[in-house]
Amino acid sequence: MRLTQWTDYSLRVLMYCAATENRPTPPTISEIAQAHGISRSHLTKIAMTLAANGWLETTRGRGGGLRLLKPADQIVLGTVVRQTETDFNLVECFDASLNTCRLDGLCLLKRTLKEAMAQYLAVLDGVTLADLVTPGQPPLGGQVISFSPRA
Amino acid sequence: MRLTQWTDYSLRVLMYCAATENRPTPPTISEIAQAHGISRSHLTKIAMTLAANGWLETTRGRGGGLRLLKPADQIVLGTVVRQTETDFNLVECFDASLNTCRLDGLCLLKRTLKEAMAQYLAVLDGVTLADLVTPGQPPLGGQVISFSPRA
DNA sequence: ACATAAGATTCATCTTGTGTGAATCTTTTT
DNA sequence: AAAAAGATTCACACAAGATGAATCTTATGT
Repeated sequence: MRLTQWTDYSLRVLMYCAATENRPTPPTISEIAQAHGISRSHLTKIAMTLAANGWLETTRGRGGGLRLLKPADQIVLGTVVRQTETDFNLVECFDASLNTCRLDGLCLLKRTLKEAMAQYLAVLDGVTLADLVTPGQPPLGGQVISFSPRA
Repeated sequence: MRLTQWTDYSLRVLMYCAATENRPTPPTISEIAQAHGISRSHLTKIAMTLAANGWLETTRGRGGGLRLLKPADQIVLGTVVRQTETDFNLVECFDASLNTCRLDGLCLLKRTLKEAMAQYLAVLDGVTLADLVTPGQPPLGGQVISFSPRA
């Protein structure tokens, strides 16, 4: 139960770009790779995917690098995570006997897990890149999340 | 981003036991394994772990099997999942530069992901085994979950 | 006692997602 | 040209998770 490192790196690349938006030259893959202590090759693929998904533009040659295509406050974490992360699918329901399954074929367990995941993503939908890199009011502090767990 | 099959099976074993509580003889590992189409050996380990964690009692010999140690409506999904699932930990924060990290050393990204996970588990904390196996009002329907995602 | 039905234990292996990086090619700027 | 960047291809490492065969132990029934 965890995000893949791929997703983690993806977010960090975006954060890095967001944090260096006002620099004269954009950050390069090598630079970010070095900052994070991982291989350039590896980070390249992540950057490529981000570019393919429309988050970044990449420019080759000297002075090139990575730049966000949208303002940081319009990049919502949930959207990114939904893209980078695979396998949100839950395991299939096996026995249709034992009335653990409903008529509509949607197991209650499955429904519950689905709902839980929805809540997970809802939190990420409430935070943008800008929230993460802008020192200021904490992104989660302002939100009122009410939920009443069973006593 | 998914639960392990181990967790999934664990929940289903518990559900199976809950659904057959009024039977004269308790369900056996072999029976559940067959119902789910997985190997007896494998399910045995899952049942063993559940027993070790105090959810089930196991009785050997003819007429033996698995029985819940607590009423189904006192078995909260969140508690089970927290036990069976490992690796709730998030990846470490790398660069302490780039003011993406706060003074308290708690990266905003990390905090956000932590909060998201908390909300995930909160949903599971609101559902019991009994909710899953008792045909009746849907477990999630009654709960009011208010959350205001960013516009 | 013996056979049988159950859980308990041990061992080995398979599979797959994820992570890793070397090497090389292409494009752009100086 | 040379250098700095991204782009592409290839191969492999590695650990978690999943799987199942085989065997041992314990309890029940006849």
